[in-house]
Amino acid sequence: MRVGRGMVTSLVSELLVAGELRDGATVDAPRGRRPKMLYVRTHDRLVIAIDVRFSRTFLMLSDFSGSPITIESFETVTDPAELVAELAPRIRRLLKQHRAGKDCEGIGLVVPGMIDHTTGRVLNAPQLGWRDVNIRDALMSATGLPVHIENAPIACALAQLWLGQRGEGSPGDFVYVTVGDGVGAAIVVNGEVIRGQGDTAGEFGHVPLSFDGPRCLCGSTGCLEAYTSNLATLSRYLGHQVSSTETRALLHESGLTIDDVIARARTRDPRALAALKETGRYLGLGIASIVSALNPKQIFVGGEITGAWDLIAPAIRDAIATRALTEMAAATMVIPDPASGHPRLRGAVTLVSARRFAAPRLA
Amino acid sequence: MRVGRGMVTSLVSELLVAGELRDGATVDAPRGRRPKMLYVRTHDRLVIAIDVRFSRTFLMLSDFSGSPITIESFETVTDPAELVAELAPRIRRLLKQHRAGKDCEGIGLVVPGMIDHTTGRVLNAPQLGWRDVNIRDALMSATGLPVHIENAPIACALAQLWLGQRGEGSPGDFVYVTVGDGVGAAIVVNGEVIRGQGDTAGEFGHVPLSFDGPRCLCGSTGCLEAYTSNLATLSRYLGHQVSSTETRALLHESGLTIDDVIARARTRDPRALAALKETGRYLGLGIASIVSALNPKQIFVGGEITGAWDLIAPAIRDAIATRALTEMAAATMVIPDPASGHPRLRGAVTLVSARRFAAPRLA
DNA sequence: GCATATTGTTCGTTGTTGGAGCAAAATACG
DNA sequence: CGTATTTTGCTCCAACAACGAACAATATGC
Repeated sequence: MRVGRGMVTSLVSELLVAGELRDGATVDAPRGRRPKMLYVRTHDRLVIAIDVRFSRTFLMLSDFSGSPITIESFETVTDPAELVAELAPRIRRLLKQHRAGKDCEGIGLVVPGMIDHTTGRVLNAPQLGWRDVNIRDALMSATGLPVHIENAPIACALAQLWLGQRGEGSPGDFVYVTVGDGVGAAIVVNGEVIRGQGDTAGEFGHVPLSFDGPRCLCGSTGCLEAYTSNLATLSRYLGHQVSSTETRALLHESGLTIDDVIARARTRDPRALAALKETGRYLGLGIASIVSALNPKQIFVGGEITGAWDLIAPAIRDAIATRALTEMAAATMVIPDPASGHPRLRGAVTLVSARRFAAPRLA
Repeated sequence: MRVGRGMVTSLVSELLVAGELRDGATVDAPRGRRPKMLYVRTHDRLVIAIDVRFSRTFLMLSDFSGSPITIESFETVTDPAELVAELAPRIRRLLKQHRAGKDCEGIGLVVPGMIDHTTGRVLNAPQLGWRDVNIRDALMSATGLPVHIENAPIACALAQLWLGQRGEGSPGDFVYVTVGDGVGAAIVVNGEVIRGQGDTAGEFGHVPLSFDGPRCLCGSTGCLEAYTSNLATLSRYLGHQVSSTETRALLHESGLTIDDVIARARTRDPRALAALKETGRYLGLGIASIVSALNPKQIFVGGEITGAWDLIAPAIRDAIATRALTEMAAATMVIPDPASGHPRLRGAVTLVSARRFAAPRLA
């Protein structure tokens, strides 16, 4: 970290006094004095993580390190005021049950849409039908806790940045693509999230694969999202014309989920497999666009679709290979981030926890 | 600059001793002691700027500020060794004619293709048919001068960054799109060019507008470049199927240029006007993708097409508006950078001059 | 001529950091 | 079993950079 050992001493003691670090046990060493471990104080600092999605809303009580304590979910209420009314008592109950002297440091709220980073307002969340909605302040006054709001891809990217595996190369030059009911991305360069002038950077989901293609929820046509969202895959499986707007309500009522399609593909349902592979191909084309535009070191993909990674990875790689401009670009690492690790909820935790460690401009 | 006046004194005197700054005349002030102007030493420091393009290669002798002394051009020789053999004597002659005690600080070489920033090799330049060509070292040993090589969009972006107008808001959050025989882009965030893991970031020219569209020089299909390059506009005007590969040689021999098409559009040639407007529409769609992906503060467009800006601007704005996700995104400033200012040659100068001022990691 | 205003420089003070030196705590080896 | 060696963790001091007060220079206004 470009500081000498002497400097480390004073910095660490400062953090120990501030309570951010804790002394740990001494550890064996092959020779010499045994080193004393240091730990970030995590176990007695609670965080509430909330992930609002198209169909369901997930609620996690977690410690500072992102380790879950409890997870629960309920059907999403799209009206912002009603959603807050549903969330607030659940949060109070969770904290009452698990507090035990521990302190809750805040709420991380993840939303499928663009967020004005300075005011916390939701600019546009097509899946929820929100435009210029200030749910952050509503939840803040309803719970009395600080609330940090972010869109899903950025939250997942922050989770990778702060809680992802360490050590392998430069951490901080990647794109995180979320494939869910919508498709979004977060761009990280030099360890910093690129937000753009109006906080709408990373919307690769609405870059066209084909400008005269199928209509998208955003109102435009041929968006990557219209080809690769879970809704698109589902309607493709059902043999409908690929059009998110029309089949949306139908799917919601039928109760068929992307996980069902993946399960059926694994039991050799040829239509399910074909639908997934086609999604893989389009996703690969979208990723190829990201590679051409930004040439990141690695690309993470999050969402239920990662459960079918072995089935769709060849289609993705093929599509990237057809459009890559150099061999190095074609070899860009594409890494699935399994849904079992709850990346969006971990991202929500990061919104609260990383803010304590990051330089102000990164928070 | 976050330093007190005292500090400025010592920094300035350091630069005066180093010869980077010169004292200027005192200037009138409404009250108080008259301030003494400082100038960057530019007039007696020469730079050779070279712009290699598909059809012609341009050569400019300039001072450190990018002001041209002489400009000449010759037909591009695509063989790298022959090109160096053509360039070296021209450079020697220019320096002999205009030296007069002045010092040449180096050569800036702009190439239409991707550059490995560490080795200076040309990774891939489809227009010239180059793959993994090291023209930098060849020109260095042929002239004995330091040579700095860069692809056209990045060079133009650096020219905007270092020589563009100052004062209006944060300088350093924009995308520069070059529309020439090819289409490329450079991304600048926080005053820094994003190069990507393999130095191929910014290749928006090869992001598809329609993945099953016309074939592109890069080998893929439906690239933005295949719709909006000068070659594409020309073949559209000639009524050919839009396919850069086929019409390329034909156009080269016919001698018809994009400037001719613009001139004809101004004399009310309806086919010329229609071809340009269609290019404008596709360019708008491409810019909309950049806005969705990166949401920059402003987008510069360089190339001959800027000569028809009044004719195509409405088509561009319309296309952006149809795909923008927020009003702020739709209102993104799109600014033409007129070819009369020789942005590519100014960019080549910047490759040499900015290196003397920038922090090492930015150079 | 004096008050005021503004630029440009000097210099003392302050706060940060690198590194030498040292104590602590372990192993290796004769 | 004692001494040398190695490694961690801490203290302290010198070097350095930067802030800002004070001052000199040079103008205008009354």
